Amino acid sequence: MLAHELDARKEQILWAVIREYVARAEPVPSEVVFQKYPLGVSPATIRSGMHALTEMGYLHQPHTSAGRVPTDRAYRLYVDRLLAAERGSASPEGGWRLSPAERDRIRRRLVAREVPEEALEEAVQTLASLTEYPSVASTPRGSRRLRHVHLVPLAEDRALLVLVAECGAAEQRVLRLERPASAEELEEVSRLVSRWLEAVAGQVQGESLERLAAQARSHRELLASVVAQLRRATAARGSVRFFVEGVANILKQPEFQDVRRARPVLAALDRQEVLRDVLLPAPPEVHVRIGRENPVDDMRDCSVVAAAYRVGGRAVGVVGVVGPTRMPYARTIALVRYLAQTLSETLSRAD
Amino acid sequence: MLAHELDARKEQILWAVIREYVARAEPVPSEVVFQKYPLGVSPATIRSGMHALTEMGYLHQPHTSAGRVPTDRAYRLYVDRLLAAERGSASPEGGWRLSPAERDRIRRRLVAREVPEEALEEAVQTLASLTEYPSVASTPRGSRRLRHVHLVPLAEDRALLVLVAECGAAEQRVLRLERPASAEELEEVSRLVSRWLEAVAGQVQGESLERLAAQARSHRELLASVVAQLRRATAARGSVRFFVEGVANILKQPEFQDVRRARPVLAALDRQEVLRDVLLPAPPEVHVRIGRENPVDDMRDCSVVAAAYRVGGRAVGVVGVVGPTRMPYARTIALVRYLAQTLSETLSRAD
DNA sequence: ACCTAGCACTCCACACTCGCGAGTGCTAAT
DNA sequence: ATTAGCACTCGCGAGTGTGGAGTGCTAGGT
Repeated sequence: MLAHELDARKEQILWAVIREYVARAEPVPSEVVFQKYPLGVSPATIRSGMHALTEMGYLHQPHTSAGRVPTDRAYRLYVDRLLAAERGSASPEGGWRLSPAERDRIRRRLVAREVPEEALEEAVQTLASLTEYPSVASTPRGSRRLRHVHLVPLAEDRALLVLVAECGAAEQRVLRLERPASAEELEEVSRLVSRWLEAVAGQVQGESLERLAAQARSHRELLASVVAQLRRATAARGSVRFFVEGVANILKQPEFQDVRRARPVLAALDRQEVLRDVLLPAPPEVHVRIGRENPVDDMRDCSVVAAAYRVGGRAVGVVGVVGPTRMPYARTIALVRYLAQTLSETLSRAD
Repeated sequence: MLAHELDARKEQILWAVIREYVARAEPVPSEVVFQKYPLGVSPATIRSGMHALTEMGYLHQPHTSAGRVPTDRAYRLYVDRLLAAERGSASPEGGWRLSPAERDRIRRRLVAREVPEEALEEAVQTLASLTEYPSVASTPRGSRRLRHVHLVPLAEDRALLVLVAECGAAEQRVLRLERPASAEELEEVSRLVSRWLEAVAGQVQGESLERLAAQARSHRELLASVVAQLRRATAARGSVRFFVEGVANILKQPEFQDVRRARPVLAALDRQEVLRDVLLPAPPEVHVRIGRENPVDDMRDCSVVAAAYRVGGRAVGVVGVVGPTRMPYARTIALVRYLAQTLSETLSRAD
């Protein structure tokens, strides 16, 4: 049942069936493999191999007189080989590279985006248009570090607290003031907090926050509510959001022509908490979840290809695509990986 | 062909067919109208009325032995009556009110949201869950007025320009510095710009910008790039974005069980520029676009119900839903209108 | 021992027919 | 003007038959 039980020929047949099925989206008969892939054996022999592969759980036969369809397990093996190949072994695809034109296109679309939200938006759009799959990116997970804090007067009893995180993402919180504060007062508190922020090198944490709150003399209440909001913001920054683009793309896929199949997937893509389960936590390298490997049952007919992006070397978020399990993995992996890498560069440059 | 050509009975029949069809999603036969709606006449008479309505273009008959389906024109008449009814005339539905429980639910979900983005996000989520249709909201169109500007040092050659608009929405732009600027310098320019902002009452416009740029003494280049970014930001703020939620809901509707019908709609909802055409410009009151009334052909099987929301009395954005033309208009209109109103209050309160 | 040609077998996909039921439109009676 | 009655049309689902696709097996060849 294990991978090494496959002899060379069975592997060849399996790769052929996978490639054909990815292209045709219909069960692959032995005859087609025979004609398109020079295995040097007759259809009958191919059939016997396919039979064996079926018994081993790598292929599925919808009905007696139908060709074969790869199973999740087949794709898993294939992807494992693909990834191993990049580290030296022989690859089922002989290695897959993006064309310079495509690399260039990706770079160009991302290069000018320095505000993280814009870069992410652009990234998912690019990915969606290149892969023709729904694409997703998570907002950078809080580098809890803050770069800057500023208070802006809003109304008599309200002020806006603008927070700028290390990665450049800005966030706003509204502060209710127990008693009206003058613009000067807000300005002064801003300076106070900024100085403290420098002192603690942006680390907003329990103890240092205490010290900030204690440090108050004249502006006790104001500082207290700033501290409270900082605390809340730091906690909330754990809660990532997701950018999603191109969900309608999934309806182009033949396997999702039936609305009953498509709807669970689209509904899942609408729900932030599901995206969280599906995309996070992601190992830093590109990773692939095939069919039932997904932790969410509604995604059992989908594969997710995702990769972490980094800011200043730290993996802070994820970009990826959601497509049918029948997917050109080599290309998709290359695209997602390159996009994640480019995005990392873009975001890190803003630092 | 005009509305007043419909005598009282034909109207009754038409309202009956519409109500039934909204509920059943299947062609409505005369027998059903007879049994459920006490018109005081026999099925045969109802049939003759339906026949007339069909010739007038208010009903459609899919095939000879089928019941009737309302046309866009029928819905249009119905909605016009509905809206007129609120100004006093007799209504086809006898007026439609949200239950206090629902009003309360809407209020509760919006009341605590003071940052515009959060409020809008919450608004579309609420609308999507109450209507079970895809829901959309536009970001507030630039009140071009700015409340606050601040420069934050990012790196040697970069600074972050944080803009806070009157409505409380914050925006960031990255500034490339031709030569490194100290934190103090940035601080000073921030003050300079803030003072100018107060002087012009937040109006970022051509001539006053010139004056700001001219006013530069020591920080000529820095101010120049700030002005450039302000100009760009002011222009860009004309470009609204849209929050979209619940797109998968459309697949619950029987008329969108066929992917070929559903896909154009979902694709349209994915495209910001299409949303712009469909939702903007919106008259300040709630408005309804039925089927082919939509300016986008992909939406010909949909109706859009939208209403403007206001900040400080000015209509600055739009919330609405996209559903099938077969829609409980009275309820949907009431929901959208109430939500827009509540949203307006929430956003205005932050002022 | 492995491969392959040939063939019987299975099962789907498609087309076709048929009859039923639904719902209408017409007509003649009130 | 309304209505009961009825003939008519049409869609739909069930049932049937056929062609073809693709397999699995087997016997013979290397």
